[in-house]
Amino acid sequence: MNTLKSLINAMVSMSETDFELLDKITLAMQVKKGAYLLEQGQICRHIFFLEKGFFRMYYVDPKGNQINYRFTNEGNFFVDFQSFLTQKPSGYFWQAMQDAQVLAFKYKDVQTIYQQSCNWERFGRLMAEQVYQQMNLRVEMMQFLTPEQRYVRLLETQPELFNQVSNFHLSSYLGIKPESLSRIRKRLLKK
Amino acid sequence: MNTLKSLINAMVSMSETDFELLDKITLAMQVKKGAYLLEQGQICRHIFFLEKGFFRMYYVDPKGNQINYRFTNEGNFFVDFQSFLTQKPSGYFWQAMQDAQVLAFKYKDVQTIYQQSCNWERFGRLMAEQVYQQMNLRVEMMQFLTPEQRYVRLLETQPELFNQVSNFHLSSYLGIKPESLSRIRKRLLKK
DNA sequence: CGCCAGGTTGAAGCGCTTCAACGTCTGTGG
DNA sequence: CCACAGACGTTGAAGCGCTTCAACCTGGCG
Repeated sequence: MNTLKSLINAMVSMSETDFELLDKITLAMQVKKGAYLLEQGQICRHIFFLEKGFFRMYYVDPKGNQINYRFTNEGNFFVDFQSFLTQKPSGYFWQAMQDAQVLAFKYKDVQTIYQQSCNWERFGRLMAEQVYQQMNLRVEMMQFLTPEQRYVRLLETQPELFNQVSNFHLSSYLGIKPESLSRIRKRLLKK
Repeated sequence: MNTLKSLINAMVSMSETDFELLDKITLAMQVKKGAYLLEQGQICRHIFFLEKGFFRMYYVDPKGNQINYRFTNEGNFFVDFQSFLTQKPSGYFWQAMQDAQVLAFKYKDVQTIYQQSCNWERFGRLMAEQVYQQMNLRVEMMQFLTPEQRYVRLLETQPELFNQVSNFHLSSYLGIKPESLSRIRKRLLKK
């Protein structure tokens, strides 16, 4: 059984038939470094699962700065959930930072298997609950902590990110400028 | 049919039996102004639906300041979803700002009706997707906007909040100090 | 080699915070 | 009915931290 299926099975115990439904709608694809699976203005028509590689989701602000909103590493789903759920245009880009291997699931197909099996409906609920919790942590981080505290928190909670992403890209994720991150790091070294 | 049921029915078309399941687990309660339905350190054991009144969810920071995290007005569910889903202690208070009328649903009962009916499972998924979208907007507001822009955005998107909450309470929701909100308002008046 | 993205540093500026004072309004108890 | 407390709002002055703009350096890559 592959990574995705064992991951799913750990959340909801699926039948053979359930997995057959999944197989029918699974699209495998290779993505080159730098390529996009979603661009600003497009509707997010798929949920993706990252088998291999690394992606970032970013937004371009009115001044033209790229602001990173989320990163995804192997073994995770990624999607502009907002755009996917509403089927309205996205404000974001999803870009491969390395050559990648991805599974894709069409919006319509996903809605269909939700209807076809209670187990998939349940899985959908659990996934939505899980991403909710991630967003919740994110809001708490942004509302309650100073930039310096956010950096420290990120170091504690997602140290692996620091191997995969440059400080330059991390800074906008933390809501600060690259220069400020550099100075924060310098300040913390002295402590 | 009452407010809650018509609200649910608009999202998922429910059978008589489905609503009977709901009736069995519905607990009605009156809450006095100032009273708490959840306190820091407690596990959030219920999802609540607000029939009448107004609630705030807040956190107490290390300096002892109350920081508002969310508000709820009539016709909405409220819960510390994080604590509810994990059944771990909450970091928040849910306090009635007015005398209130509330429906409560126990964690275990909710899990049970998810199992008993696909329609409830589906409703749970749609609810989780909906609160996800709210949190998403919240993160975007906190990460992309300056305090002043956040205030303007709130005015545009949730003007009703300004009738229900004092500027004092709004300020911490926006991630700033009351004095700063006062000065931001003054600055905007001149424009 | 030369380019470019990323990282660091300096100087100046701006915006939010901090602390303190004072005014207003509302509800409560003497 | 008035006095007072408590919550909220505003203003001033000083301070701090992040931003801005600019310069320069490094390392990776075509």
